[in-house]
Amino acid sequence: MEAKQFYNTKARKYILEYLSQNRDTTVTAADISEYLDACGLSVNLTTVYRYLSRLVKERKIIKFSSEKGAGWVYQLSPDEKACDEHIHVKCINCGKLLHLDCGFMNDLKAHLAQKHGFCLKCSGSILYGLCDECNKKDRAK
Amino acid sequence: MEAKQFYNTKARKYILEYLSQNRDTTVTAADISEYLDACGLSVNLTTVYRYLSRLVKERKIIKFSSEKGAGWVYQLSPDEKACDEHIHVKCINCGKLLHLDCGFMNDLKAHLAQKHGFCLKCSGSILYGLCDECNKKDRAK
DNA sequence: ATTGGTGCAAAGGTTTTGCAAAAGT
DNA sequence: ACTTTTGCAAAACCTTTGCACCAAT
Repeated sequence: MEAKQFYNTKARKYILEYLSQNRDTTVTAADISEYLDACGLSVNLTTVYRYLSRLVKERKIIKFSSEKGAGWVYQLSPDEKACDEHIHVKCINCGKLLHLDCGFMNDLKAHLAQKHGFCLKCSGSILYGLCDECNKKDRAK
Repeated sequence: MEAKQFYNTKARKYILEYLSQNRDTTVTAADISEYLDACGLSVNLTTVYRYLSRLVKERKIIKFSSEKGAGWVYQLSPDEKACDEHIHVKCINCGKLLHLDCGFMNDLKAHLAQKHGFCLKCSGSILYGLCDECNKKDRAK
């Protein structure tokens, strides 16, 4: 059995392009669709969803449940690291998503394990807050 | 202007009852509806949703976006503490939800602020993992 | 009697699925 | 040619809203 073939289409090129341009944010299927429209491509939403689920299976992108309660948001995986080894912190103002990929992750895991008997699985875990920039803007007001 | 009146109805009594019985888990509107059915009450889903949003406004319960991507989950607030002062950690196996209400929260906040310029807002923040019990069960297999 | 609560039906929004047609290789 | 992608339409979900009727106080 062989690896599946993979055809290059404009729709996919542009979807990936959009995800790349927004690698520090999560985006919705609708966002992508809007971008495609703006590019003059007419691509059905179904196609967007289908490609997204494929990218999820290939672990090229991560899928989070949207804080809006309805539906999903997506983001390109950072190339180097598996996203299930760190948690994510998202700015509720600008949408920026930090991959909390630092030494503190170990402290957090250790604390949860030792004090709460809890074994952290990072994938899908999101904390919310305000990023540096948005904080400053807020204060400036 | 006076506080709104509040009528006691069976539906509400049982909804609160179910939330109390499951104060260590998040539940969906459908879960509640099922419980009401099992109790022999016939209550419309709309009623459940309406009462839930009221409870949210009154801050009696917290509303999280479901990790399933579609819809919301709810949980009774722990009486003493505001849920926006700590984060939540949820077991992906049994659904148990821990309110991470301990000293470590300060470390976490401090780290995010100092190293990442990020100001944590706890409400809605959930981490996922396996709780103690489910961990043991897993290992027993 | 008055105010608040409920059921029903419909609408809103997002995601998924089946099938036949279209496009990439 | 062969296989993958796509569009369309429909369905599946979950949640919200409007309105008329019912129930609690």
